[in-house]
Amino acid sequence: MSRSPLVTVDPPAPPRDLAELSARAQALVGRSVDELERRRSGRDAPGPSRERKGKVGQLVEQLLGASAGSRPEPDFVGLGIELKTLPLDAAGRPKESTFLCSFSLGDAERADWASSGLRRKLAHVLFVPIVHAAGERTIGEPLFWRPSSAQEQILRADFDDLVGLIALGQVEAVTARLGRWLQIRPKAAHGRVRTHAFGLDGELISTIPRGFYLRARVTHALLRDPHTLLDG
Amino acid sequence: MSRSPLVTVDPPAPPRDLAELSARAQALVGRSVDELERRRSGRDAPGPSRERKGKVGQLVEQLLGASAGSRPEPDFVGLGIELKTLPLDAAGRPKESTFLCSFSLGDAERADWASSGLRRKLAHVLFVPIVHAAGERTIGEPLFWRPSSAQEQILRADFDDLVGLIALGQVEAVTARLGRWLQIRPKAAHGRVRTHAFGLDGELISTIPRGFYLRARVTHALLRDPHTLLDG
DNA sequence: TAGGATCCACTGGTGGATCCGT
DNA sequence: ACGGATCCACCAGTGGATCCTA
Repeated sequence: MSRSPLVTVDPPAPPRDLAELSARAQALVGRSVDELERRRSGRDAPGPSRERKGKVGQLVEQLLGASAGSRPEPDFVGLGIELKTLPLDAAGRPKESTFLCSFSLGDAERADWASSGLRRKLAHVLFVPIVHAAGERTIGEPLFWRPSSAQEQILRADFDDLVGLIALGQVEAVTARLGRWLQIRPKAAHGRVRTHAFGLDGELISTIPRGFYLRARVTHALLRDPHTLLDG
Repeated sequence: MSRSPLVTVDPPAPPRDLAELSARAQALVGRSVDELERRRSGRDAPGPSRERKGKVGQLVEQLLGASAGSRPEPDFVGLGIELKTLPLDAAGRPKESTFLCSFSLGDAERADWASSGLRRKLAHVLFVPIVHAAGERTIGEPLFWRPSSAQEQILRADFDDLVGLIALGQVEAVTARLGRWLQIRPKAAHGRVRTHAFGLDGELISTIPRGFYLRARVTHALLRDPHTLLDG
C-alpha cells in the first residue's frame, strides 16, 4: 500500500447485517467530514462548498461499505437499505429536501406505487445527519427508518396524486407545493435537458427533468419521532 | 361656496338605497385617487406614500356619502353595509390582508360569532379596489359581497378556533398562520401599547393589541368569484 | 446519463411597526 | 383610543440551476 502524508483508508467490505452497518454508522458519530474526506483522498483540500456537492454522500457510502456506483438498487444490496445523508443546520433542522429518485414523465401512465422503485427505496432508509455548525460539518446520530403503515399511506397517496396528475396530462400543474410528504421538483444536470410527456390533448410536451423529493419538514419530524404523521 | 384653484366638493348625503350607493361607486371607476384627493382637499400635495396610509379609505367614504367617523357601526348605517378599500397590484392581486376590527384579548371568553361585531361587519361588504399601477392609483370595479352560508361557515369556524384558543389561555399560540380565511395579527398605534389576557394558569398576560384580518388570498378569490370557497 | 446532493434568486406570508384623521 | 389602512424586515419554501463522480 502506498504511503502519503495523510494515510488513505481502504473501503470496508459490505456489512453483513444491520447490526454491523449500525455499528459502523455509530462509529462515525461526531467525526469531522473534512477530516474523513482528507483521509480517504489522501489530499488536503476542502475547496469551496459548492464544489463539494454530492461528495458527502459518496464519502459516507464508502465508509459504510455501500456497493458504490449508479446501480438501480439499494446502497446495501443484501440488506435492502437505502443510505441518505441529511444536511442539518446548527439547530438540527434539515437545510434541504431530500432527493429520492428522478422521474421520467413519460412513465407516469405505467407507474404504480406497489411496484415503484420509490417505494423500494423508502422501505428501509438509513439517514446519516451531516450537521453544519460553526463552519464545520460533523456526522450525527444515524436513524434507521421504515415507514409505518400509516406513513406509507401518506406516501402512496402523494405518489398517486402526483403521478395521476401527470398521467392526466396536467404536467404543468405539477408544482412543488403539491404533496404532503413527497414533492416533485426539477432535477437536471443542465437546465436545458428536456424530457417529454403528453399533454391534455395528447400533444407532446417538453419539460425539464424532475425528481421525487422528501420534504425537509418531513425528515425533520422523522428525526424527532420516527412514527410521526405530521398531522394525519 | 369659497373658490380655490382646485374646486372642492361637498360630501354627498348618505345613499338611500343600495342602487344609489352602487351608482356612486360605479361613477368612481377609473378615476385617479390623487386627483380626487386634490379636489376634495383643494390642495395639491400627494406626499410620500407612507404618509397616505388610511387616507384612501376616508376619501372613498366621503365620496360615497358614508357616515364618517369612528362609530362602532356600518359605514352606511341605514343599509348595513361596510366599506373596505382594497389595494391591488398591477396584476389585480391584493397587496395586503384587510383589517376588519380590533380584538381585545380579554373579550375572548364572552365572544361568540352570532353576536359578534365581526359577523355584522362581514354580513355585507362593499369592496372598492384601489389599483396601484405605473406609479398611479386608480379606483376599480366595486364588489358588493354577502357571504354565502358555506362561506360563513368557514368564517365562523375560523372565529371559533381563534377565539377558542385565546379563551383557553393559549394567547401565545395564536399566530397569523392560523385560520383559513381570517387571521389574527398585531394592530397597534404604537408597538408598546399593551392589552391583557389570562394565561393557562389564570395568570395575567400582557400582549400587544391585535385585530382580525381577512387574508389577501381570500379577497383575491372573492374578486374573481364571490362564491368561492377556495378549497372547501 | 444516473446517482449523490447543494446552491441561490425570488416570492409570498408573517409579525409586527407605523401613519392619518377624528 | 379607535377606525381607516400601509410599510417593511425577515424567513421559509419554491423553482430551478449547478456541481461531483462513476
